[in-house]
Amino acid sequence: MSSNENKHQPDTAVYFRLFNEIGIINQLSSNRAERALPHGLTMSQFGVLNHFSRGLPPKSPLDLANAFQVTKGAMTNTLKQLEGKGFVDIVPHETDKRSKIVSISEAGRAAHIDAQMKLAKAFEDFTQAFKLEEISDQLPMLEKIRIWLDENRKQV
Amino acid sequence: MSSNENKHQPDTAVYFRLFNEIGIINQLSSNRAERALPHGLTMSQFGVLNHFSRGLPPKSPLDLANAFQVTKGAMTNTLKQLEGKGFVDIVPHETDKRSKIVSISEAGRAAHIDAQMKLAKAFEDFTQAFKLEEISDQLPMLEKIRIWLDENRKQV
DNA sequence: TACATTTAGTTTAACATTAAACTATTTGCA
DNA sequence: TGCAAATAGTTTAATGTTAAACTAAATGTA
Repeated sequence: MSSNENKHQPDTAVYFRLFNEIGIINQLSSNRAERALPHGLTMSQFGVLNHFSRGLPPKSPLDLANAFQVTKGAMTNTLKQLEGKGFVDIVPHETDKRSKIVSISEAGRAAHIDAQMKLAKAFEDFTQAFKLEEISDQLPMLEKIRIWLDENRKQV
Repeated sequence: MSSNENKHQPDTAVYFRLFNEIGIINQLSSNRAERALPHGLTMSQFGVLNHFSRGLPPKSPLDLANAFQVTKGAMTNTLKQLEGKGFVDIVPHETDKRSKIVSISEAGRAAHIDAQMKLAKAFEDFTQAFKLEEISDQLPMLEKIRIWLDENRKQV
């Protein structure tokens, strides 16, 4: 009797395996990336630099927290590190005195380029092992899953 | 000029996007799962119970640490919690006095069944939103990536 | 307008994880 | 056999994260 014989409730094993594989890939890839990052950057910090380097406009800390799916407290910490390194500028919002505006600095742009180069080198063997197409083939479905999980979050 | 025009070095953006999507999916799915787990179980603890519930034989803490890609210290902590809850039995290795053998207890099996039920309920909407096939289609490639990253880890 | 509610950001305590130092054994080899 | 090196597990300090409490400012509504 297969574990999927009773169709009344779906076989959860396949779904669990998805999240399990993703969890391990995340752990292994993050670990590899963090070792390669320069200037003591964490993945979170690199993420913020990366965000702005794509030409996206300045944003508030709360916007960034939402964009990266972390709590406001975590973003406060990440931005404090980046500001300490001189990689972002944080100025008060013009009209809303509760709020702030974060943008990337020139030093931040330089650090991002450096980091991107080091990451590319750290994953050179990966890019040789996996063709661009087999990776890009995965993206639409992963994006669909990510968007669904984001839009269907419970509370917070 | 597309960012991929210079073929001398591969366009890293696609690879970065893969890891980025995976990172966010991991964060969102872990968060959702941990809220649902009973008995104050963390995902790590559930992982260990899940491992043994699949009928896998007793293993040493180090084997488990390797299986889950965490440090020995992290596994010491996870096992201490599980032992405190009475969900695993930890006995000294018969011949090697440095080592221990971990197995799941009856209470652990019951807790695992309970946890699995609660998880299934917490992801019921997900399983309705995504057909079994579109998820299982993703698994071979993810598994291939996971195995590659595992086998090509740098040091540790 | 007054005041309760909401919102932006910070701070705090708790906790899981890592890297590294440490203890206790076992292994290997001269 | 004896001793250096390797191995299993624990402990420690540091760090990044969350949830929740908190401060300050903005919003909305009676």
